[in-house]
Amino acid sequence: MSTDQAPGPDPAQLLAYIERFASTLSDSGIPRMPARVFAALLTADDGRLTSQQLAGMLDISPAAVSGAIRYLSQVGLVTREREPGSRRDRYRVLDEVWQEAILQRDAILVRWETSLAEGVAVVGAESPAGRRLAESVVMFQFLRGELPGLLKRWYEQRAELRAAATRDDAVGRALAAHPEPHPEAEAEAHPEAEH
Amino acid sequence: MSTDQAPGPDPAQLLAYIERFASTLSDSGIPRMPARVFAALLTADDGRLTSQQLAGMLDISPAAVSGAIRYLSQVGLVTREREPGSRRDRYRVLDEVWQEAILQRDAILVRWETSLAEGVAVVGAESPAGRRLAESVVMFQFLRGELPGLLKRWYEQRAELRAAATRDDAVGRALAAHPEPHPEAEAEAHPEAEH
DNA sequence: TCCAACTTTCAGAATTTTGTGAATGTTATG
DNA sequence: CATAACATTCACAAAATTCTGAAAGTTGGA
Repeated sequence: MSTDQAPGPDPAQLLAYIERFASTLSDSGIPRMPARVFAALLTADDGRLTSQQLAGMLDISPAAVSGAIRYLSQVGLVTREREPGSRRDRYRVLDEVWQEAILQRDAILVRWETSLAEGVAVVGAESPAGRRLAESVVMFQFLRGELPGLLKRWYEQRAELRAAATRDDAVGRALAAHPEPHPEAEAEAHPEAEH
Repeated sequence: MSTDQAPGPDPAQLLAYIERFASTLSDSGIPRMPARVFAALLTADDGRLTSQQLAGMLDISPAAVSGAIRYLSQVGLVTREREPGSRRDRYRVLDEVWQEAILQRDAILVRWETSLAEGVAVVGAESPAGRRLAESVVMFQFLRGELPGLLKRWYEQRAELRAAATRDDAVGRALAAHPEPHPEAEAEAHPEAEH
């Protein structure tokens, strides 16, 4: 009498969680609204939601969704998809993509590095401050150099992880198949009154 | 008739740079004023400035300095020092410290990890979203696991770097001696009208 | 114990950031 | 090519941040 096919977690709890997670993201510099949208996408079963769904669950205007998505796709955390023959966008988090975005953060590292290098020039390479800044430049170079290896190791570990999941259970197979999950298979629970 | 002992870089240029660098930091989520203060400290020859100096060069109120320092020291980027027998604080960037702060960012990683794990619980570990989130949790665990090694390698490389500097020139020696640089040696150019 | 040199706290002004509603684009169908 | 379903843009209002000046703490010296 309770689990009517268990349509998912308690919506209220889910929303509360989304807000909490969004706060965490927000503390890392991601603006509030994009953070909320991202959190919502991340907790969606297939990582995809339409603009309407987002607007609905977060109780925000379409304009806000648009703005958030603009930000997120610029940063590379979210992709825009449109099923051919529909004018409804669908936004999506690609695990592969956002994980990489986190690990790399290349853009930021490069910016810091560049900015610090500029500082060396301004301050004078021979001054104490110049030397100090230079050392930091080297640190960022070092860090950038380490990233590819880091990435590689993570991918390896993830591959194992997914392989294990496939081995263990049927559902795991879907996860492991990830690269292009259910491209169609629309079975959502809203009327879709397309005229 | 130009280099009168070369007291440092062109102040105007330096200030301009500070602002630019501060913008970079600011894009990474550090609030504006702390970013400016941090940039100023980083470009100061010995990495130390008094509250007054900061207020003066950035043209901000003592209150603003206070607030910025509160933030920076909370994040661990800046230390407060006071010479015994003075009521003037001196703020400082420790290279070792801020480099580590960048490399680790442990606090943030842990927060993300925790937050994501919470998400798994809310969404249900067996749901697709739950599996996806779980994978990300593992990613953060992986990342945290990698950090010590990363740190270690950087320290090694830095040690070499500093050793080379010592070998090469006299000034380098001062840099390499870093752990507790010029504890006294006050030769600044302001009246210090201590009553 | 008082004074002066500093720093911090706090209330409020000013600026900036955000989100909305309305208008404007865009695109798939009939 | 007209229409309707969406998405996006833009001007503006609302709200959150951020700094300042003034007042209140601290702390070292007389």
